[in-house]
Amino acid sequence: MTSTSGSGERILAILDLFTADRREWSPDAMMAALGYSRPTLYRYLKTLKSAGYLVSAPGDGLTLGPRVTELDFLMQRFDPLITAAVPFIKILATRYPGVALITRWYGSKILCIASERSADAPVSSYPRGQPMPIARGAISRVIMANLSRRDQDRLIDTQREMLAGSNTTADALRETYRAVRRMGYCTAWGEVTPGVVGVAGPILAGERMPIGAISITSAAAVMNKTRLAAIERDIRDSAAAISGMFCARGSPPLRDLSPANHTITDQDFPATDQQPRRHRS
Amino acid sequence: MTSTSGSGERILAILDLFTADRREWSPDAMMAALGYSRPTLYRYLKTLKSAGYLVSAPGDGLTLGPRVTELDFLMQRFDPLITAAVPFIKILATRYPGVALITRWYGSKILCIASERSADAPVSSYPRGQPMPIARGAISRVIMANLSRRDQDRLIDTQREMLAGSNTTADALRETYRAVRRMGYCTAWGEVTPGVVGVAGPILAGERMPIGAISITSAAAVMNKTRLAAIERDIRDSAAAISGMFCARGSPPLRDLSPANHTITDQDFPATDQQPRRHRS
DNA sequence: CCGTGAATCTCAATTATTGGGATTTTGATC
DNA sequence: GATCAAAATCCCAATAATTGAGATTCACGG
Repeated sequence: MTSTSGSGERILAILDLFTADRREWSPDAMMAALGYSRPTLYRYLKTLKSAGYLVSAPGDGLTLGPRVTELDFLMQRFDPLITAAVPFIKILATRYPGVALITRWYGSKILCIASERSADAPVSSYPRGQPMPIARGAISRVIMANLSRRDQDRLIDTQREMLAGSNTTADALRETYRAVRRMGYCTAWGEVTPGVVGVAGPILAGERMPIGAISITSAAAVMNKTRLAAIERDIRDSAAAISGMFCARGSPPLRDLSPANHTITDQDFPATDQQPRRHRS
Repeated sequence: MTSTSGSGERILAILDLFTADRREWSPDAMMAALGYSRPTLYRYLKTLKSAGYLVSAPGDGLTLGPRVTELDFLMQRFDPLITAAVPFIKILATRYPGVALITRWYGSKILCIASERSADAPVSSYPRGQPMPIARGAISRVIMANLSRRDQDRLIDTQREMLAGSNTTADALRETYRAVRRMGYCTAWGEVTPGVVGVAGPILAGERMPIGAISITSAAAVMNKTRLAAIERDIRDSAAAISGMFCARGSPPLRDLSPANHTITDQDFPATDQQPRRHRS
């Protein structure tokens, strides 16, 4: 809470101005929005522009620049979560109709970082980079359910209004989360998009350390009890398997969800090219 | 050249550490590489991590974080160059075998920001975000050719070793560039990848202000004189049309490449949702 | 339970950042 | 080409914010 590196944060704050609603800013608007003096702002802008994070748009005004893309490219190719989990969503997408996602939890947002859709899935816009609500849906709930008590409470508090549904008490929510945590997956009907059912499983880097989720969303119309049960099993097993790759190699196997009767077969567990981390530098 | 905002640059320098060769850094390695003191580095890291630009990887070590993806998503959806140019590469990809690219020029790099490949094109890796050499190939040359004299000289000087081919003189290069500029496109055989022919056209925001290029690369095997001529015409016309959308509405029509006999038909010129810029704030 | 290394905190010194105002540069208009 | 307004940069003294050495706490594994 203390100890800031103000100048750096002030520079990054400039990038935060750019949102889906406002993707072009003039220096003057920035000054007004951020309260920086003119020379200071221009100094910052010079830094960001010469690094490629911003480019000046035709008229006057600035837009996010190509460096952003370059960094994302690096991340996309090497993010261990992506390399670990993509094979699983590929399998899921071939087995079930719908869209399989990998999401990351970050700050208090959930962000889609990769997706696969089955052949018969409706064409959805390329969702990588799309932020999702922390307050609703199966993904949200498996993340919340696996947070440390402290973080959970903090988020419950922050998001109370929006948490599904707003008429439940904090205690009732906590009870739900406990159940979700025990199950190892969560199913939600039409919470984010009506007529769509989502199943999600948590990806954990350790007990109570969720880093993301694996999930699949299908049209409720094509869902039936048997299929749903199969999906839930696969999601839970996939989530457990992926989590296994992220746990420090000493720690206990999380919860013993690693199933005897898993439907994701052994050969589906990809041999990641991810080197096991040693501990000293 | 003067006037820096040191602290900000020092933070951004951390992100520059991450490259294709080294996508994970430990704090100690960073200290060694950048020469920051421990508390300072940790302060910076805290800033970057809490903003989501970095995340801590399983062992110890840090990786690029999801904020990068989020920003790229914004950019991808709203980059005026992408929205303006994607329809054109779609057309190109249906008309000719190969891969059509939109690239942006940035600092002294060229970066691919969008691509379309024709049905029969070899499966290439998703190239968005991929940096390309400034020194070789058709894209490089159309950019270089349209730079201001000053920038051109600077780059010729910087990159002299690698500029195709290293045995040509600066004057010969300049002569080539002059020709390329007059033509409005450039064709290169196998300079980047052997057996592949590339045709590129410049995207200009004004006379001598290249911001990127549109290009198509095909296997030399499937190329013949007639087809190449058609591609060159289409590339040149597309480039001119896209450039038209980026020129301040007062300025002269660049060079009159806007052709009478263009093969990209009128209806191919998309009605961009890009608002014409007015001039006062 | 203790020990090792990682991360954070304290706080005084000083350095680097800031911003008002002047100045230059850009680029549009006549 | 000359003129003018707006945008961007420069100058420099004041000062507020950043820095880093060392102490301290935290996280974790044996």
